[in-house]
Amino acid sequence: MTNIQRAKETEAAGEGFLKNIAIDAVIFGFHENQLKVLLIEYKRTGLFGLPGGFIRVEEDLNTAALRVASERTGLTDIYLEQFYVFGDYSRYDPTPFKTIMTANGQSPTEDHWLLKRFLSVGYYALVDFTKVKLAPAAIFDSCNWYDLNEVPTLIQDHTEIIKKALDALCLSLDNKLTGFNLLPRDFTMGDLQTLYETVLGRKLLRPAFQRKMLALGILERVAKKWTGGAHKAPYLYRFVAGNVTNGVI
Amino acid sequence: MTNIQRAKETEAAGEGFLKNIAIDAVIFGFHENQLKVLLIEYKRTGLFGLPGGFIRVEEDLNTAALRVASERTGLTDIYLEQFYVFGDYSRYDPTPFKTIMTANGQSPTEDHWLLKRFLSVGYYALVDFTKVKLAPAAIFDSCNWYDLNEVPTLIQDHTEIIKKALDALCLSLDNKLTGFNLLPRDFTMGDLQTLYETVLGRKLLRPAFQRKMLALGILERVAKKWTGGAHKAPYLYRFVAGNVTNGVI
DNA sequence: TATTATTGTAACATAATGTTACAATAATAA
DNA sequence: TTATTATTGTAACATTATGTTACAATAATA
Repeated sequence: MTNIQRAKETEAAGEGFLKNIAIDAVIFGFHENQLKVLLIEYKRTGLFGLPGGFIRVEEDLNTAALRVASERTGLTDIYLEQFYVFGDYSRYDPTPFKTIMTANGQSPTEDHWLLKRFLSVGYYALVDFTKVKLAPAAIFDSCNWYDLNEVPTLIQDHTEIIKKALDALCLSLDNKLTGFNLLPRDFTMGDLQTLYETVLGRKLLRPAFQRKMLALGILERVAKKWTGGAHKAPYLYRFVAGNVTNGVI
Repeated sequence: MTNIQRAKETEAAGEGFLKNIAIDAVIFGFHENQLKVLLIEYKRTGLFGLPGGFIRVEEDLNTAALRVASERTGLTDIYLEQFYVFGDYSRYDPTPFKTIMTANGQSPTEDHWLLKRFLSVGYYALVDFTKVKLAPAAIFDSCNWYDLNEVPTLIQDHTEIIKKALDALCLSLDNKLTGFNLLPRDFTMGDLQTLYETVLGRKLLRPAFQRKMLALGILERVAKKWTGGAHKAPYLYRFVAGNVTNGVI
């Protein structure tokens, strides 16, 4: 038995992970003026859910969250934020995992570690959609982007988790400067405004928005201009962290 | 063996609780214009820490937090807010618990459940100081109010936990109306302002503060007046939840 | 009845935000 | 080349919010 095999067998028994505690990651992306979320489809079950994982016995919680988000997006540098721990007993529902396991030829005993009760630490991630390389379909599942308005029915309380993540993101947009993490390095003021409007779910007035963003003093106007349609070309901007301390203004 | 004895023995083995996950409660009070925090003193050790506890296997996380805060304050209706999960591996430090247990005549084995690694869900509680009836000193520990400026050295990362709770409370004061939970039912505008100033750590201008608070439309002016010193008597106000949805303005 | 300290709020100043308007383009069409 | 079109950048004003000063209105005491 190789070390790798032994490691896998250990993990199959749930050893090597903290008990009763899991991570769920709401990975947001922004593409074609739409807010996207990364979802897992469990093969041969018709079940969908959030990417999740467990914490290794000697691993930092935040590191574990980064690992979970990293595995699916291929990114190593990810803006991640804890937003809530879901710990109601009523959310404990082992049936989806049972379904997923049996659909894959396993017949877990009632006391299988995956069927125990887990609290879940909710993280949301903001990633540059254009940089993400989705993990290829695996044996048990595959992952894909879904428009936030077209999220299928999800296992357990994952729909509620996404809702709460979005609430937290809205607050964060108002208070911090997190929005930029959803955009590529260079973007127009229009891009930024559409992002804000999409996340917040309401229209903003263009002159006020531009004035406010520029007043923050964190946008560098890139000399180059865009080349597009039959109209004045917008400037490109870039986020510069200069005068900001720890994200909070 | 009675059921109670059996229950206690079960808990002594850590059965009946979720593994690897604990709760720490930062219970804030406000008295004589000072922000107080409730701390536990572990007898015969000189150690201090936050009130904490574990989650029963069929208990809601929030219920467990309420239970922890309830046990120490005697209150049943407590404003509680989750603010962060502390999950760094580096915070894992079983020595304080070992000290506490040996000081009380126990000699725990290395793999005693209390000496395992725990993530900790941080909650802060806002309570009406005048209503709290501190739990009487028990065999292992006693609890007391401490001025936030005179917090002793605490076990593990509890000092950092308090700091982060305070940060969260400051944000919450700005965005929500949580401050009232620290005051008795009736209070003067001066009381309210001092509370805000103490928590935020900076002076506020009286006319602007009063105007803003009244504009919120959530303060009912109680007809009665105060009777105090050689000057105009202030009005008493009372918080009315009327036009507020879920605390967020 | 005068004195004192503090309250409640008016009144103004300043800053932030909401709104309208328009000149400045960058592509296309004439 | 020049007009047309759509969109951008921002000025200019309106409105609201906040910061600041000032002062009349007390409630106890002298």
